[in-house]
Amino acid sequence: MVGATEGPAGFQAVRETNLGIVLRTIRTSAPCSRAVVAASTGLTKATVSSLVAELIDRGLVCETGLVNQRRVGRPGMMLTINGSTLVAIGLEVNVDYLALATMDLLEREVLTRHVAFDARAAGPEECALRLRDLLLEATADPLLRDRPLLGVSVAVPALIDVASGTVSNAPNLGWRGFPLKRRLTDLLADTALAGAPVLVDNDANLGAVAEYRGGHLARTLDLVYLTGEVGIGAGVLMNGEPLRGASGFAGEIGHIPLLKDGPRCACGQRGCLEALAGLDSILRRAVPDLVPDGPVRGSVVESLVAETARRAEADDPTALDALTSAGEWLGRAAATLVNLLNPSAIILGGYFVPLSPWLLPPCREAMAAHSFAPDSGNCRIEPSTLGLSAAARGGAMALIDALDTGSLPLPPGSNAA
Amino acid sequence: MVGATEGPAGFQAVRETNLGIVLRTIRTSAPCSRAVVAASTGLTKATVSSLVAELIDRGLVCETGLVNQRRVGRPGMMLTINGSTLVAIGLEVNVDYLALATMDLLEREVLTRHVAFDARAAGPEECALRLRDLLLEATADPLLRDRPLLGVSVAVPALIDVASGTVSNAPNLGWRGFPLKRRLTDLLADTALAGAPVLVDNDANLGAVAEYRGGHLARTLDLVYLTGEVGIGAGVLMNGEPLRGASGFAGEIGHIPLLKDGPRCACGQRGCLEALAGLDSILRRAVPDLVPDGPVRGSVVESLVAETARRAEADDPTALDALTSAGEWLGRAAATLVNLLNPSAIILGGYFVPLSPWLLPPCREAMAAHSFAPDSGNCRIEPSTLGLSAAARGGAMALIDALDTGSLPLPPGSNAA
DNA sequence: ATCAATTCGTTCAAACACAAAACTAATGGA
DNA sequence: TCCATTAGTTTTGTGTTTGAACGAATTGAT
Repeated sequence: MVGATEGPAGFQAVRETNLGIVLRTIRTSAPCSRAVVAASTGLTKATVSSLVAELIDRGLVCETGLVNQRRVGRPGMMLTINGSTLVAIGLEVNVDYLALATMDLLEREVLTRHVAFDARAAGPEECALRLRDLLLEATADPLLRDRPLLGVSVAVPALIDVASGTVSNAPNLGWRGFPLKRRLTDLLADTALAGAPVLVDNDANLGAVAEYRGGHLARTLDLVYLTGEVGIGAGVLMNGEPLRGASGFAGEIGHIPLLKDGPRCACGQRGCLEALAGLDSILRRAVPDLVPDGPVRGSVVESLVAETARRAEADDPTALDALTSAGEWLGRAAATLVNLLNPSAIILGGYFVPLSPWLLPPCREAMAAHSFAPDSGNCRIEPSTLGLSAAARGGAMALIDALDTGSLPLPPGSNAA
Repeated sequence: MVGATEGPAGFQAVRETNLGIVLRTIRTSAPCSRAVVAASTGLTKATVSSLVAELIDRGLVCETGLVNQRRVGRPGMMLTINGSTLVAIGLEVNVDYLALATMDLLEREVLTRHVAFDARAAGPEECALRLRDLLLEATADPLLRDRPLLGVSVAVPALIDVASGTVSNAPNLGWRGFPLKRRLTDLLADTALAGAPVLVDNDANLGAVAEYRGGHLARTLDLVYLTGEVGIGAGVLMNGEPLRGASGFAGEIGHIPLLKDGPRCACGQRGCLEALAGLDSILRRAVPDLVPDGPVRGSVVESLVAETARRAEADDPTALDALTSAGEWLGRAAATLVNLLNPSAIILGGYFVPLSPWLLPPCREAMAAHSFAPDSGNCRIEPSTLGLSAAARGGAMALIDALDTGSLPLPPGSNAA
């Protein structure tokens, strides 16, 4: 069974919904008074007062001392999201590193960590232990000490069963069927973090969330985030919601067939996008003299990408050819996305970002040429501006977002102590 | 503005939600007592009694005289969806016909009409008038006389702005920017149908709804319906909701690029799915001696499709080759769907159905070969069993479905007269 | 036949949340 | 000073779910 039936609506459902609505309104309208919230939500002033009081009590909202300057009348007490108490932590597991990002409710980064870690060699159990240590170390930091925790999210480049928090299959990590959420919850049970909600999700999905909330195309409801890591994955947000598919396999854009009888892909097929525009394919063609025989992995990748960019900058024809070709295939894949999903933005992440000056022009051209809708349905395609560990930050943001919808296991009832 | 913000929750919101939940429970649990509804929804017996009373009052539910046969205890009064009052009407505009389907709340067909009509030659205004006549004629029929109307839906092979009910662009009809919903509402204003809710949507989307509710794969939450009409369109249901994209262009699968430098498509590009597996392409290759020079249209299509099937049946190599090739390209497109969306079923509709015995085997093979997920993520691909005017019926079903979610402008408060 | 047990559905008071309106508070301007 | 205006709280009312108690209808045992 997939779709958990929404339970019946009762009192608390109404209350929670409205708490979420007020919270979202306060967030988007920056500093604003109760009266403004009432006017823009349609709720009465009385109800808003009650809801705001509860939000303040929970540490989500606070009154600034400031007042507004209307023409006449009593000035309103301005409200803001309380950025100084609750925090959300996003973790990210990738092939060669672990990352941690902590954000307050204003989505300011409070603390970040980035440590080298060979997740493939270590295996999932060792990785879970390491994640726990990262968490304990971070929460012991003076910046986080005694601040209540909204939750912990973990981004993994894998197929995830989100409901149970299980890593079904992570080809690049060599993991299969590991119950990460349960394991992490157990490991935290004896610590100060006991009881914190844990959310496990796909890295591309969380990257898309990060773009949705923090990128320069923020608040675009229908967007696709393409990860340019060892593989190419797509995180799809439709109407602000992640698209998962029947069994969580959605977004495997790396293996859509683009060229009949094309080059062989690691997946065994021919002519996949990944075989035509994946990192491995680009590097092999762009800097053939430097690429070893086996699969390209680890920190070597970073330097090879840098070298590719350097040569392209110097107008090296081999490098330029490779990038132009990859960009064109990427554009054909983007056109497929446009035709099928009609997103308003496609964002290139990961290693595509440093290469985007050369990838994007042919990519845009191919996308426009193969889109059915005029002007590609107004879809923009641009490099991400978020940098590395976007997925970790996206995870933290997803936790904060969940407050708006009131769908999160209530935030800790942390009354002012 | 796209996403209308959900309003704040109030009393009526709760009430409507719960009415919808009870209605859905009664529908799915066939004849069942109030006690069973209470147990399976989590609502109190008292609440269920109140909700059921309202549903009965509105003519949506009725008590059968029958009672259940438990071991001991007072027998329960069985409830059923009331199939004898409310009806929903689905209209369908296609290139060469208009269709009307009427269904009661049990989703039984009450009345259907299918009339030849050249929508391209007639133009949208003439078509709207014809639709009104169809409606008036149908509602005057003894079968529908005096039965309250849930609403009217119109399926159009076009890009639709669902919110306003406007036909943005219908290439095959030659329509652009026609406010069909408004026009139809105005035309009905002086009639007995005044005030009936009108819903306009894409034919592929409504075809998908029809499959979702009535096909042999019914209740599959994530499915794709492929229309094999003059063009190839995809209606995508993800988690039971239609996927529309940022501007309603989603599902234009007919023009995804599959073959670099392939045959030229009517859209101006090369190697689109439609150019490789569209009806025109199939017929030109399968029965080259019969196809005229210009575009193939109208009732000729039907006979050519029949002739193709006949020759394939007789092992004519030309016809078989054409179908095998088309099936293979269809399979590559299906694999793209599987990789990107991970649906649990893909359903072939329209003229693909009579040709499916020859299309499906190569199609299944290609789909399996190019899917990343093992076993294509358990995605089945099968011909539709619904026959023609599936979109009209899907529209009627969509109206009935909307009752469940409580999101429809309340059903007429038709108390028993 | 009678009575206990069981299950169904309704009734009634209570709790809860929002709605509407009156009221207090604070400020600007005449 | 007084009034108009806007902000926020208090009060009262309404609608809906909740929970317990009650009456109703049937089975099965005495």
